[in-house]
Amino acid sequence: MSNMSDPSNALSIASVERDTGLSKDTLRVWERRYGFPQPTRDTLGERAYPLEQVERLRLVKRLLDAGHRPGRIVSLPAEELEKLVDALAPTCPSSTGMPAEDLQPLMDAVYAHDVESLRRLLTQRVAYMGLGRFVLEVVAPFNRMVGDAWLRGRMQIYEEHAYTESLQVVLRHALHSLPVPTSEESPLALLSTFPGEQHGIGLLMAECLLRLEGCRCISLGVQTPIWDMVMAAQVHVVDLVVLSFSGVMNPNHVLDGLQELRSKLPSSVEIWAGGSAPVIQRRSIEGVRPMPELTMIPAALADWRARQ
Amino acid sequence: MSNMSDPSNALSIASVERDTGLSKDTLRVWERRYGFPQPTRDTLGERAYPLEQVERLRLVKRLLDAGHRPGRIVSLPAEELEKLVDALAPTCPSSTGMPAEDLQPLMDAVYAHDVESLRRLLTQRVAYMGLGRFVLEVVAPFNRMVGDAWLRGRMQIYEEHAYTESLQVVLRHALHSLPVPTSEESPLALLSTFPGEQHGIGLLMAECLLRLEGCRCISLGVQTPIWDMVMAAQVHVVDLVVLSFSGVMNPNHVLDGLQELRSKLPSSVEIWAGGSAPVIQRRSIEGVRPMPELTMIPAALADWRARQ
DNA sequence: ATCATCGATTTGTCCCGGACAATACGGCCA
DNA sequence: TGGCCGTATTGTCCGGGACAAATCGATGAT
Repeated sequence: MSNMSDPSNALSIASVERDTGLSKDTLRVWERRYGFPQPTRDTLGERAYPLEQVERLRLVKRLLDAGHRPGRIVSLPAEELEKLVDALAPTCPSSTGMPAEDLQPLMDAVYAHDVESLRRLLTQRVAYMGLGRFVLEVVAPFNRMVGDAWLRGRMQIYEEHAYTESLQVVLRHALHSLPVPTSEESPLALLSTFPGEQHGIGLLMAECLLRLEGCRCISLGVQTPIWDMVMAAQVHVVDLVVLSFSGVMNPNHVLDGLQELRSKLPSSVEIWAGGSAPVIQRRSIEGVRPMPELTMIPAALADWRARQ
Repeated sequence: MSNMSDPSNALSIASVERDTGLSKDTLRVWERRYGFPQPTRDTLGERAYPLEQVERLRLVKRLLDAGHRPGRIVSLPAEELEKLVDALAPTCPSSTGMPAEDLQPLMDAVYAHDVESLRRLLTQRVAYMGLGRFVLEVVAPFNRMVGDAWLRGRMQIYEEHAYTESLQVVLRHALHSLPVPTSEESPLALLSTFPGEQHGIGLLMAECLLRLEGCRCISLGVQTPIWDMVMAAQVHVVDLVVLSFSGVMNPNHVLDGLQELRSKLPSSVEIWAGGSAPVIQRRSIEGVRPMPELTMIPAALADWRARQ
């Protein structure tokens, strides 16, 4: 049993797993192979991780997510890790989207923890530029900025969560006030993410754009088992299955899942795979339409209609 | 590596851990001690759990949560488990709540996969009875019905997801149209769930009730690391931290997490722990207010105000 | 008959080292 | 420069041993 979050200042291996997302197995094997982390032991002989090491583990995790390799960085001292995080390249040129200075007020509100201002700013922009342009030109680039800031440790997880929640409120409200699409000539889409993928904002953005184009949408929220997607697609007789992937998903799981889904779905049902996960673009899967940019959705829909 | 959601119909030990909430260690030790589960092995020699066994594991988990002991039930055949579940005292007197026949139309809509009807029915009821009574007398008992139907295999995951999504739309819209509370004499609450807990509906229900009572709420959505909750509570200077737990969370993790959170939060900040997880009631934690029923929220708020 | 006590049993988690497939790297060749 | 292949890297799984904490249940006292 030996639970324990030692109030003093050392965490059990289970707590560290919870806080860092690194599995117990990984923590032990890193210790064996790279000599870090090197937790002290409690009276019971069980690992007790000092807070300092847990924070260093968080840095390592960030660099890992950014593409670094464990063997090169796990044994590095904290200072070196900081440098590497600073030296991280900006994620992408962010082709479309407003210049950074236009998004600065939003970023300021996030940093100021002013949830109400943030929500008001977002709502204003929706009203001003319309939902479609808002999603493409504000939300998409701002999400990249937020992700980047988090990666570099300039933004805390709770700040990102607060932003995500505010955005969700605004998007859902906008979605709710959209007229119910007619089913004429437009496809019926099923939206969800794979198990393990808990990021639902991309899905919501896609739903906005699809609905704006007159497409009927059935969203199952996040983390639907593949077999359930197949059943849902059958009973609702959908034309598309739209999936969203963030960078945190294991690329293998994505590939395997897409192939499995493709093989179990009738070929009349299209699969659109979008999101910021690089796998989508790197590997192409037979019968799965990659959608690396949200801007492609209107064109893809027009294409679908043309083919009917 | 050997990822895998085996296309045939067997799950890896990691998938079962995710789906049932039973740790890998526990699954292996049960197999060794009780002879169940008894997964087949893939070509690699790794455990592959048939769907049937996973469902049986879910029944066991439910009975465990209800107070049964592993040694007595793990090796029992599925039929016996069903009987025990049937014999289970109704989860709670469910004091308030509509008689089942009033909820039947909702259940019918779920089974008919008629998302639009479902949403319309929910919206109607909100308008008819008000948000507060709707949450307490419709949503709470209906969630229990849905959870029960899912547990017994009478409802598919995708059906539950579709219902959850519809409910979320309705609740968020109702929340959005509520007046912004004044900060006079009412606490500021921070809402979230622990890492691993992905069920956000309970949180949304709590937010509805709190907002109705004039309480200002900052929701971080689901799965906020404990340390981030502490930071968020500090920068927002909140009075309460409100947490929601569903039955899938590991009881020990819940306990550890609550103790850790309590030790890191100033004692002036209260912690309210609610949800359907039985741990909340069974074990009381120093400085954490158990909230097994949503109905307790108004009284708890009145109590808070009285103490100020 | 009810309650407290205390040993015996149950139970979840941790430990360890080994193993292995999938992947990414890095050097080689064209 | 670009493609190919052997090699090193890496996360997850296995199995069995161990142990503290929780729980049970029998005994004895009120």
